[in-house]
Amino acid sequence: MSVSKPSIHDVATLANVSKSLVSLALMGSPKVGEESRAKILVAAETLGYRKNAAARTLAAKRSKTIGVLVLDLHNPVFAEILDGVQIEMRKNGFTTMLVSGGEDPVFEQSDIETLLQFQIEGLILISHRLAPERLAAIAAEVPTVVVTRSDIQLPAMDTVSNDDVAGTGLAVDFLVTLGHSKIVCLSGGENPPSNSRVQGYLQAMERNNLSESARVVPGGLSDATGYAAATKALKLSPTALVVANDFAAMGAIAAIQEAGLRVPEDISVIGYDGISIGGLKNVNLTTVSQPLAELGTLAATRLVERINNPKEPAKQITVSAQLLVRGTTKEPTGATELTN
Amino acid sequence: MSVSKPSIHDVATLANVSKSLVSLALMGSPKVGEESRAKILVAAETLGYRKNAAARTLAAKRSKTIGVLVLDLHNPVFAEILDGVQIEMRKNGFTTMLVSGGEDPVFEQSDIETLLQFQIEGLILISHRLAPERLAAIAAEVPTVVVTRSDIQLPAMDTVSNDDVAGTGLAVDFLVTLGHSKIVCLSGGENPPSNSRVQGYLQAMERNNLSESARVVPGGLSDATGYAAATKALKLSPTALVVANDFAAMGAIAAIQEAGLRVPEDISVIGYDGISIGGLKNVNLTTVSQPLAELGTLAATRLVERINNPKEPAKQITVSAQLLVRGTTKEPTGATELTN
DNA sequence: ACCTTTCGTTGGAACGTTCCAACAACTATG
DNA sequence: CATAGTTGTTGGAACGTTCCAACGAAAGGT
Repeated sequence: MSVSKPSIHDVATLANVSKSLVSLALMGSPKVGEESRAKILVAAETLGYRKNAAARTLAAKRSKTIGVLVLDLHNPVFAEILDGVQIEMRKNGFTTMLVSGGEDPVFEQSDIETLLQFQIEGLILISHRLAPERLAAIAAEVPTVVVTRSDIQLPAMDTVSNDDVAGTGLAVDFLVTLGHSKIVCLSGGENPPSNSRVQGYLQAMERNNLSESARVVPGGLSDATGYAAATKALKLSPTALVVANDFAAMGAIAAIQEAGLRVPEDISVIGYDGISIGGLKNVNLTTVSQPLAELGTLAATRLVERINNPKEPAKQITVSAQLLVRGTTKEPTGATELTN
Repeated sequence: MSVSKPSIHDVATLANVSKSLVSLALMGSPKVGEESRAKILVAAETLGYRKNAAARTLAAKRSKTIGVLVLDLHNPVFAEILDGVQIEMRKNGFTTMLVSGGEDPVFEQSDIETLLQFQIEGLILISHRLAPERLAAIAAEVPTVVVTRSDIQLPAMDTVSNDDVAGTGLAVDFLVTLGHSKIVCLSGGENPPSNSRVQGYLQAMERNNLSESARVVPGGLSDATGYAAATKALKLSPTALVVANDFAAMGAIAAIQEAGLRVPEDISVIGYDGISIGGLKNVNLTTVSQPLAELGTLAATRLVERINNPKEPAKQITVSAQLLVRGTTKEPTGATELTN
């Protein structure tokens, strides 16, 4: 009776069988006899035995673990994607190891390094901060799925994202239907999803014959940058704002209100992402909503497929976003609503 | 030249030294000669060698990894605590393994089990959902620090939390100073932190000789439950609401506005936690702010101490919260402000 | 009665590290 | 000049699993 944690060997001696049989039984092998299995289970229980994942990984040469790197845990978008990932991975018997890099982009690299040291079998990147060449290097080492960016296509890497171009188009089309024409876009800065959203805005404006009145004001993805961008945008006297994401949209609304104007009576605002905060009663933001949990589920399913079948070619999966009309949009004052 | 991942042995042969020396060098031992060290580093680099954490854990009998269980990744409170934890753990050379249990409380148990299988050396619980007897069982297996609950004291478990009683007192005292007396409390439901906050409210009301007008309306910790509770509370015609947390406070504000009243002109509202969303320009919530990152840092430091010195007795650490006066509080209309 | 299969079980060899006792080759000490 | 340290290095034994080839016993086929 050792003082340290019980090993498979201790269970074996207590159950009067070999350690191999204990291993087999605990893995749920059908080749184990009924009585032996029962004895082993009892012995394991009484000893409080727990598998050593490190030893397991080493011996089996696979960890049954995948890694997830998220850009920023503070942004609820990522938490919701993560939900989908976790659920799907649990179903498939994988453990999910989560790291967040956070503030400093330097950590992001060392975090991935850590994950690889833990012998992860696959990696999900929910971050658009990594350079394509770094991505290529990572994908060469381990099956990788990237979520929320569709700008890159690498042979060994899957991507799962929503169609930002089409999504932003939805927002613009809706505003046009309401009768808006002075629609200004607040960009989200220089990153792949934001660029696509600006593209979507421009294309939609053109499609609606509003190219000449299209205006893009550079902004960011935070409350503060949305506020700043909106302040500038107000000089263009728009009747509607299409904003890069929900946080920035909330900042924009604050700027509008501080300027003595009302949302949506004077200016309509549409965000992007569909974070749950936007649904809070006193926010009530109209937005283009991504199926976040679904993005996570898809990424996870895809990764499991790739792990089980490494030679499978990479796929680019796109899901469509959906316009969620809430309280920050309205036909422009004085305008006659257009019939469809 | 094996096709699979290079091992320490491959590095050794390339550098013409023994595997033991490679191990020593890679661990940064000072006993390694300069030239050998250089050779080894070069060899490791050219092979793209990476340590196998599983083997390391097994051989060294310690994983240099700690586990963190968080109640709900969607609540930014937890993300901010986590920041503190991560930073501190990185400093101390520990890897942080994060699991989130999420929706289903059943998973919480299995997640802890998983963490233990990975041979974590310590555990931080940012969750108030576990029963005291479960906590005791866990603390018996691994050094454990619990964050955000101060209701339990177990010999083998540290706790780090803010003083909910004093914090809520701050809110009440401030409202009294402004001239309020019809102050209603919206509780956060049946959980340790919420109970303490209600206690704090009641004590503060008594301290200010307002016991007879103290009223607690049962609520919850979400936007929706705050909305519902506020709707009921309005029948008591309060001039101020002290709410269990920021989300519920935001729900309460929505309810007040829908009833045709203004915040703060007609009713003041104070939340609790100090989540960053409360600082968004168009929310601007007065709140009792916990030093969240600090809670995380303290928990991490404490855990490292316990790991390095297992016989150290458990401590209960309390940090004080701070009133963050923003835009949802004001003296009641018509009232003369009291002088201090 | 003999060979073949199936079933349940076994010991031992991995897996890639760290740790330890041992050991050469020097350097310093008396 | 012998002895004692010091410095750098080494092989081998752990660590707790999984995997594999092998095996005895019971069952089935002829």
